[in-house]
Amino acid sequence: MPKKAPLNLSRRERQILEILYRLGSGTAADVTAQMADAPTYTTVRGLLRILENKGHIKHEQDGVRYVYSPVWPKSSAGTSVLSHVIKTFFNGSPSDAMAALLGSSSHVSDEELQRLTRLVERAKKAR
Amino acid sequence: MPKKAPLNLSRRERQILEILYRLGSGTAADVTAQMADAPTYTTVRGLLRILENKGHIKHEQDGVRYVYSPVWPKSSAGTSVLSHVIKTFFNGSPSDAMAALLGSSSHVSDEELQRLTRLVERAKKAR
DNA sequence: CGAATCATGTCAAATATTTGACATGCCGAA
DNA sequence: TTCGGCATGTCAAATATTTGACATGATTCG
Repeated sequence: MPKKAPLNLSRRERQILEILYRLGSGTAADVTAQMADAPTYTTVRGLLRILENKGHIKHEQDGVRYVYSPVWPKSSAGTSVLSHVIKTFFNGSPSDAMAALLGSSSHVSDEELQRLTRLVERAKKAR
Repeated sequence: MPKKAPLNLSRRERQILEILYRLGSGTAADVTAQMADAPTYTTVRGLLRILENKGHIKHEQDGVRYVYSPVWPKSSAGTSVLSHVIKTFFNGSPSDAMAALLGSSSHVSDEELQRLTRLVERAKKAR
């Protein structure tokens, strides 16, 4: 059974869309500033226009300039990407993913752990 | 502060690499079979060779054919991708991500919830 | 032994992406 | 008003990706 085709984004498009998700919204200049390997300003504007044509982002006029933001809400886009990652790398098991995260040297704060406990408890009750 | 440059993978390369992570390993034919929008067999082979040149995958000879597999362990690649996703879509908060996952209609089994509880408990003790 | 089959390797063409030069319009400061 | 700065829009060139035709070698089967 073939897998569903992925979003049809090129490397740069993906990169810029992710930046917009991280920022929430931003101008072409904002986006450029976030790129370590940024092309010219004009180029970034071009890519933003392409992303807009493809329906991934929209813009609002702020005085003289355009402020771009993703069309799809961050949370739902994130959930979708997240479950894709879990399928790809963690055999579809969220707890495998969480284990990797907790196990890695990256620090998960006490507060985060508390929140996780509450979340899992609530999920248990909800079944 | 500009962000670190992302992996330099094209759309197809990414797609194929992900399939290999999902399968663990596979021949060009295996990979082709997993693609909803597959190009020709010859093309897939070409892309596999490119991925190998770039150092993302390797192959072993199995009788007459090549069996490809990722160079980087699934778990570490997954962890890396996962934390990137969490940064991008969940403000760097694992519990935000978990909340999205538990909240979404997707089913998380009782067993998964049990494992999550144990994981969080262990992480708490480890601090 | 051939012939059919299936594998890899090469390579140039087709397509898509990425890029920046240039043109134009708007706004605020001198 | 007039100029400088900064914004957008257009467009064709440069580059990268994607593609499949073709060549070649090994293995299997009749």
